[in-house]
Amino acid sequence: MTRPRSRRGGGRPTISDVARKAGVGAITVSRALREPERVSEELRRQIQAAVDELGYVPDPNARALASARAEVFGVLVPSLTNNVFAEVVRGIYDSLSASPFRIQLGNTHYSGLEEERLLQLFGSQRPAALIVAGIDQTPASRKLLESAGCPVVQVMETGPDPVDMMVGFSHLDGGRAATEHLIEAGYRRIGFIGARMDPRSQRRLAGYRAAMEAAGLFDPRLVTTTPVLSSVSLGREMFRDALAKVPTLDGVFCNNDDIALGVLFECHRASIAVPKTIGIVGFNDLDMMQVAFPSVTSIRTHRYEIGRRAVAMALAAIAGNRPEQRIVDLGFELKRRESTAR
Amino acid sequence: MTRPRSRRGGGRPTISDVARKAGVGAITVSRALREPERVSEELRRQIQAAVDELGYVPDPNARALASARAEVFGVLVPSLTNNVFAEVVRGIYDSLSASPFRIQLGNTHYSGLEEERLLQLFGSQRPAALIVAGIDQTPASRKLLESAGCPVVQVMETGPDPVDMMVGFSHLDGGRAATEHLIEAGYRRIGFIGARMDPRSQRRLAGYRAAMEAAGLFDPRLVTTTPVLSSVSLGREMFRDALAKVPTLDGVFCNNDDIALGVLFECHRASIAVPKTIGIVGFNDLDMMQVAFPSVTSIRTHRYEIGRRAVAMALAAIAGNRPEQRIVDLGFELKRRESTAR
DNA sequence: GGAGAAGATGGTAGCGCTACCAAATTGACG
DNA sequence: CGTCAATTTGGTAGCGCTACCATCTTCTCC
Repeated sequence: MTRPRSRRGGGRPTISDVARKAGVGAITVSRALREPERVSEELRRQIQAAVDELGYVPDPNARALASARAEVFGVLVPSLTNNVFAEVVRGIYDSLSASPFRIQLGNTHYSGLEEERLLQLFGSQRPAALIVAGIDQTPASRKLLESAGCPVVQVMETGPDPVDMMVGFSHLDGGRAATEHLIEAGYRRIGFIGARMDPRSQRRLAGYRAAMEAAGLFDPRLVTTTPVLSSVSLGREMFRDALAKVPTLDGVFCNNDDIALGVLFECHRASIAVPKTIGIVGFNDLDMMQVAFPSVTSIRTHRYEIGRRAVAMALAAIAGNRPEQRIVDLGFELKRRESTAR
Repeated sequence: MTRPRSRRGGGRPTISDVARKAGVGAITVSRALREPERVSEELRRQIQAAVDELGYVPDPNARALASARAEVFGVLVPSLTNNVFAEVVRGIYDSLSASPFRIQLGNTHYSGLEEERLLQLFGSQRPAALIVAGIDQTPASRKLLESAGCPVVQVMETGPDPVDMMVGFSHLDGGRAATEHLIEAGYRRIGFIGARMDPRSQRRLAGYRAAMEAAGLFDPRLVTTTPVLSSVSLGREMFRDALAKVPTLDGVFCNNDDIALGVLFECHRASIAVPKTIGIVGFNDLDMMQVAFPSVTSIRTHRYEIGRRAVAMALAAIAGNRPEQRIVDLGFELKRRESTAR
């Protein structure tokens, strides 16, 4: 003689409460909520009324258990505070907020091992889709992605060999464009300053190097890098190092805008004329770059749009019409500003 | 004659697979995983071996359904890209990454209605705890929080009447401290520039006003605000407006560091001497403020620590020993820098 | 008008896990 | 040595939902 377990859920209405109130079967309520077109107009209305009256909200856990699919997008980024990824996440979030899908965020801290751990963890939830930053997954991570059994979108980069789909742009081309711009502007001893040399930064550096070599200007002493996390203050310090190493430096292509800003401030402090004595180019084009004095040339990237696009592609794939274009290159724009206008 | 539903989960091992392999009951496996101290040393080892061999990962959905409690922290912030909240989220994330709890992030976009909607949605998951930014919830939101049946931590502010627990600091005191510092430094026509006037900014403004009135310096024309989202470029524009309105302006307390940076850049551009002609104080003390030229005085707030503390309090409450101090004031620090050193 | 297709609805049996109780084992103690 | 409590283990019955049929109505078409 087992009495029912007195509503563990704390008395929240369930699908059967709704069904009883609407005078239909539970399964019909379920359908009315998920595939309204398969339920008659009339029942749909009755059910909706019952839902509203009871304040019914489906339990996503029960749903996930029964359907073996959680309404969750797993999102893996290397940093939560880096504005660049925050913008991507915002794009993902905004595109998903009108859908039933939730976001499961993972911060890899730029670590391949942590990425593996998180993918393993996310897999246990059977997410509806996975969005991961970058294309340099470890072999184990790649295997996990391939066997996830859901759409996978790699974002922020493009490359020849997507796990599934890809939205991003070429960091190598971005680095090259930035460097070529400096060369065209007449700078010659152009340094590269890069912090936190993740794969994307490596490719920007490769682009820099390609441009410099093509112009016969490359000199390894011009390159200053560190694995330390990027920050404005680090930019300042690295610029001082770079200048100490190569006093004839007349331009810098920075890994990102934080570094560029640090360089700019140090120039002010040391009374180095920008763009006359030193030209500066950043990467990502944060809002403040066009406001800075002098305004700073940068490579505008479309982070928010990348997030939106990734979601759109994943949703299409979930709906069964996988986009034929599996690799989307959203490109970048060189924003010419005062910092290189000499 | 119903054949079993051929493993919807795609062949992932379940708790009974582990139980069979370890030669114990399923419930013992469950216990060994959740309350190891209640299972004998020997069985624990056997079970662990079976788990490792099969690569078993518990299904969080089934777990949540059976226990009527999801291992999820609901986190509500008004913005994902504002570095301030990103830091709080990072603190929360880092403190939770070693625990079984996941994070369910919600972006309210500074909207009370959206907050209500998200709380409603989060409630359907029966989260283990809720962390929400601010103390100005709508009555409906407050009711939802009170009836959530889990620990609730309001963060970023302090106030007299927590729903449950609270970690933050006084924005009013921060605003007052910033303004008093400007007054002590000899500035008199001190403006307030504030974008996105959310409740926290309102309180900073109230602190500014209190300090100005106490010194007999308050003048409503000194206050420039807008509901528009804050940005560096907006800071620049607002400063120009403020200066046009009050040409004798000799100092500004900015809503936040983005605005302060915009003011600083505009001063450079317009050749206004900082700190000689204009003194500038920001709020939050982002890394770049100490690197800027001149470095910018700001109110250092402890965002990361707030996130960590909120999680610590929630975890303690979940474990049954609710902290006796329900309101934690982490305070702030006035960082005096060149922008007010005249 | 009847056969068959198409559409609408419902019943049953789980999804993988844990709450609740029961049972078995051990130890303590008068 | 028997009683009682504490400790360890397991069985049963769901949690709230949906997949998979089965059933019942229409509707179509020859």
